[in-house]
Amino acid sequence: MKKNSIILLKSTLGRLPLYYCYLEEMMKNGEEYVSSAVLAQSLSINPVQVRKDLASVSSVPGRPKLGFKTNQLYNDIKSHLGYDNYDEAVLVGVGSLGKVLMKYNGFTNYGLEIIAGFDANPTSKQVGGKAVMSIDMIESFLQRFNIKIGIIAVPSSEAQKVADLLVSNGVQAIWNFAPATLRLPDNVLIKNENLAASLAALTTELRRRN
Amino acid sequence: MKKNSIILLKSTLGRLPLYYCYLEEMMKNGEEYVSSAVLAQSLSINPVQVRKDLASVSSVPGRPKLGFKTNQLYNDIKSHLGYDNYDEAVLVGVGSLGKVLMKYNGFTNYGLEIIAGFDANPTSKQVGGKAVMSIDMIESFLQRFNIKIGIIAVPSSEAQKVADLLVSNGVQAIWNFAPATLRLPDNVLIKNENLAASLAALTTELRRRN
DNA sequence: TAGATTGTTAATCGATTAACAATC
DNA sequence: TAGATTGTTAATCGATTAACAATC
Repeated sequence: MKKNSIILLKSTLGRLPLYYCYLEEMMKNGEEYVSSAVLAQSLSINPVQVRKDLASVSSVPGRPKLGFKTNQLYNDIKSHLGYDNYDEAVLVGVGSLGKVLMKYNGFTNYGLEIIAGFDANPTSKQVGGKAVMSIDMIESFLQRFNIKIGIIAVPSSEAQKVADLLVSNGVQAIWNFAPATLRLPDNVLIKNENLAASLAALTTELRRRN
Repeated sequence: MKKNSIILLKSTLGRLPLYYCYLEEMMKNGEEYVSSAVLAQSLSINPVQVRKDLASVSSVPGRPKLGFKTNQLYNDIKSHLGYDNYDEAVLVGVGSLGKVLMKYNGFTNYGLEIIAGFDANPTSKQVGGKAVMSIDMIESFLQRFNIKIGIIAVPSSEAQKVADLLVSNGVQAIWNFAPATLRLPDNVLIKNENLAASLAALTTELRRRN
């Protein structure tokens, strides 16, 4: 409640999802209180930094000797990250990766839902309980439901075309799994998910250590 | 050749894969030279930063008026990131996500290969041309092939058990797709791939803008 | 009360950006 | 040569860490 509208540091914003995810587990384990020290230790973050981060998001200050109420803190972070409002996304490219994403049920806790899939040649009418439609239907769908988020899981060769189609129908943020650099207007947000690069970063770090 | 052993800034190391990926495309398009300005523009990075990054990795300095030779620069980055040496990984949990990863052929350019999959109940002998074996075989396999990298794509409830199994057989780095916080010795590297959090970060940024 | 834990102010550190000289 | 581009040095900025006071 208190300082919900304060602008957070970018770095803090990047760490909040880590706390959120960890707190979720603690709640499952029935832990009523959590201290900054425990979070710091578990997530390998400097304790002072954790305290600063928590101080900037918690509506109720932490209590010396006890720490923070787990579910209180969880909800504070949730609201700061906007996970308590729902956002709807569409997915294009219902291949094997697309299907995994449509079936994935972890999005709910993050205020997200993939509401439909589109494909040039739909092989099934439904995946994960959500409709799969022909790509021909996407324009009217995006406009009718005012969709702002698109997920691209098509082959690289199709990615730019799909991106253009999404953007010209009002999509403002794109999560791209195709290993292609998309050219988009500056006002469109893009996040490239390069799985190979992601794994490679881990091995680079491993080598650096050895 | 020149300064291959110089230690790079962490921030530079984080940007190299972006350059690498973009240069790969430029090579496909037959672009012989690339300037720092083009890279900066395309990737939305400050031009001075790009020049600094490139200066710290390029074996041959960029030429005023021309820029860098695309394939020369590509190879320099490749060697700095260690993508020219192969690393082998195993994957545990050959479900729908696991299969996608085993079939994914983008790892090659990043010096990586998933050499086998393991599952408690293998439903196929082979996926993406790689053997799928029973989890019972993993201990001897890891030791025999001296595997350092493990990928976890099992349900959350199994993730810790699998992680322990990997680590106790010599694995030093884990790429974890299960939404669980794993407890591991400090010397083991872990990268959590939380797809929901990843997409949520995009929407958080989108909201911040609006 | 004593001790643990929070929260804040100041110091340090690293990364980014600006200005400019060097080069083809 | 003139102009474009690189590469470096210095200034700014932001984030992390250290020190410490406040609180239950």
